[in-house]
Amino acid sequence: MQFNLNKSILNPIANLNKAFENRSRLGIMSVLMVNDWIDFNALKELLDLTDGNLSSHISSLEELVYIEIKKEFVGKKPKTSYRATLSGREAFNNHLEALENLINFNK
Amino acid sequence: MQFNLNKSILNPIANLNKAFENRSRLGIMSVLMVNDWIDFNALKELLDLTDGNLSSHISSLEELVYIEIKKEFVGKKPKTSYRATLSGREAFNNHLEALENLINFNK
DNA sequence: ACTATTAACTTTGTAGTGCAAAGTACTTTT
DNA sequence: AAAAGTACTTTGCACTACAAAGTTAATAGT
Repeated sequence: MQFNLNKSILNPIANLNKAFENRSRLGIMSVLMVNDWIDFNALKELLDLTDGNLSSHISSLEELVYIEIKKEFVGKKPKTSYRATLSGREAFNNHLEALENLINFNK
Repeated sequence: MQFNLNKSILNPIANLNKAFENRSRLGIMSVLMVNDWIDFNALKELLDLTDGNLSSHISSLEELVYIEIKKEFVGKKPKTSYRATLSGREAFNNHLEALENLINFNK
């Protein structure tokens, strides 16, 4: 009985991805899951984040190769856009699945 | 359109409870939702946490009055047990609801 | 009897994370 | 040509997470 409970709660928790524990990163990935390329300012407004905050979360997701970055000039202004990589999508889907299992465990 | 997307992703994220972002605290609350009193060692084994780690997460949940603590002696050994408070249960249910909304947003 | 060892936690020290303020490298306005 | 704005990135500091070490008391070995 204790062992059963153990297995059932331990798995969904262990399958959570540390990269997505932070709410900003959760939001970034959520937005990137339903959009193709999206730029810095759009993301910033969608998620209501400060510049520095968004930038650092983006960097950490980039280091994990969960998102990719495209830098270009539109007119004379720089424009940086992001999209989820395949492995980012997979990782995020796994995380959502683990969350779903956790929610189901709780009801 | 941008505003719609904004509202739809911003709300579930904003409704996430910072206290439950950490996986250990998620686990502690999950276990406490389906048990009445549960003691330190049971919790530790269920969640596969070290003593110090569990102790500090317990303390933070206690400070928020999301869990309550009972200390007693069983035979000659101390035994500390925990259970979720009403406000802890409410807060956790709200968090789960926000997670559910986030998951639904992503599909 | 006195020194381990075990049990049940708690506290501490350190590495890591999260955030906004400040910084950079321009472009645009006045 | 100085000031203000844009699009970010870096920095500095406060907070968090973790396990190692510490605490307190019981029990076991010698």
